[in-house]
Amino acid sequence: MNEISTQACRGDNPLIRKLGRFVPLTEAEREALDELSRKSRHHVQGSDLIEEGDNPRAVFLILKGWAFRYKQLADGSRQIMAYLVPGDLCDIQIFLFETMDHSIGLLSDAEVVKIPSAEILDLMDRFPRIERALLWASLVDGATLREWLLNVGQRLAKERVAHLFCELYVRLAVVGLVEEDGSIPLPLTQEELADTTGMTTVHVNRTLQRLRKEGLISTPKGRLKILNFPKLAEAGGFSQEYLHIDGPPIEQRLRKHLAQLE
Amino acid sequence: MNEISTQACRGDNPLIRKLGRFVPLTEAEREALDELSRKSRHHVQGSDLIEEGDNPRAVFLILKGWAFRYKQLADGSRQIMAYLVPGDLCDIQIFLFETMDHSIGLLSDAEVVKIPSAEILDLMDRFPRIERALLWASLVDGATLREWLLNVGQRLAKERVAHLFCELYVRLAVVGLVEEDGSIPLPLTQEELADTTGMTTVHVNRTLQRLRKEGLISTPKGRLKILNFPKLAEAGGFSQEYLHIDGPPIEQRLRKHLAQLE
DNA sequence: AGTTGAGAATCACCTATGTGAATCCGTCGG
DNA sequence: CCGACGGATTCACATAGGTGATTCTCAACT
Repeated sequence: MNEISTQACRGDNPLIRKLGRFVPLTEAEREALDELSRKSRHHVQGSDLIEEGDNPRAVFLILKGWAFRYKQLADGSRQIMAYLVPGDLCDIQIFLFETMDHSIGLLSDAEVVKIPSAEILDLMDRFPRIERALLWASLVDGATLREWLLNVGQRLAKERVAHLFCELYVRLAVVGLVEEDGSIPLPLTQEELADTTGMTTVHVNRTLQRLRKEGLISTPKGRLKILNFPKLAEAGGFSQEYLHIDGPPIEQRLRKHLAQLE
Repeated sequence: MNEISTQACRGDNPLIRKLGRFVPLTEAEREALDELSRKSRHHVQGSDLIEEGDNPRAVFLILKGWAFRYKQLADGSRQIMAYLVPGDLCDIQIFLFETMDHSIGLLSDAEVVKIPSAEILDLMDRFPRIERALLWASLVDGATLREWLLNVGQRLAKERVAHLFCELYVRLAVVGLVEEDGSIPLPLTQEELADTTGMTTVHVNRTLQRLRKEGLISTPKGRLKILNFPKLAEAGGFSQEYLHIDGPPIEQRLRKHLAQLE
């Protein structure tokens, strides 16, 4: 495992795709991001990128495959706190901490770039606009975490699952990972869904069956097909605002703010 | 309400107290922070500092009293996502968003400073060390949020409440708000505890009684007294690491990182 | 002292979800 | 074609925690 796979990373670089929604990127900026992505390595499913207690000296960028952030309790129960899909960086500033307070694992084989913290700092120095976009992305991560807390704390089983599926669909759409048939990859076992939503595998199973029976989704082989997005969104109380995927690019907004300053 | 109360803010400024744990502050920096705090206003219990949907153009600093971050669902249920105690700032960078995705309310009368985003940016420009400390504080907020998700997603009622109480105790200790008798203010109704832990008022009540009966806590009039911290921490699976309140100041750590850079 | 109201405590009953297996099913290596 | 194994399903049963309403307490106000 872990052999270097120096691949080209054409224009379909998911990081560029994602950040490009926040700030319009110049050629130089795109080049810098592509440069970053060239050093990806292959990691195998089941391995951890970082483990709780490690001293984090780098940030990981997912180019392909899925990762997830989680915490484990003494009694073996586990809470999944985020999914990282292509284009996602695991907490940009986490290297300021002395030790990781959570782990990051891989749900599938993945192409991952390990970026030493120094390199991230350097990149942000050279490209302030990229820094803004990254900062913005990490704000969205925080907003997502808040939404998850709401989900687990207040919603019923069916709502929780429906909400999660809607979120994943929208996020994957942003990086262009929805198939023509409208399905998305979903490399999750029911156990992982359970650890995400704070329920049991058994109850996840029951809930999925209900969603299928109601014609909201179908789940072919490691994929998820949402048959009726509006209804699923309604069932889960989902509204994509917290993902901040549309709206004017951050640059304009910031300029407005600064303008009204003095 | 909301009359300006230009008060002196002696050395007991909770913000200085808190940030001082992260970076050793120079006289100029302390002065700048004190300056900020001089413009506090009185706000009354029950009012909202910001509401979901607002365009956030300022950050709030709590000097006295408690605030809380929450989201409300259509069906009226509410999830509390954070408590803000003296010395806490509500998300520093949130003004980058076009609209707030949550509200901030007051649990008690409070002294609050409203800091226009421009002023925060300016402060961070002039004092990079303060910027670091603020950034650090916001990282801790994120870590706390993750811990809450774990709490609500995986722990049983008693554990949830115990964990929450331990966290609040430690955070208040940092800003010197523990009385000699070991009790802390707790301006929360059982309903608010319920909306925090994802349970019902009825069940919160049952759980509190159990904790009292087991000799772990007592709850005199708007206060909380932890009778046996180690046992309560054990009951809640609490470990204060995620609050990052000890350990070397951020400055040293960052210097180390930068040193090992080139 | 009497009234009011917010919050705490109780009550009887209910159900969404958890437990702990067992069974089934498809895939993959041999 | 034959295990074997990681999931997905199912089952029978248990319970933590939810519902909705009532009552109690005590501090504030008249």
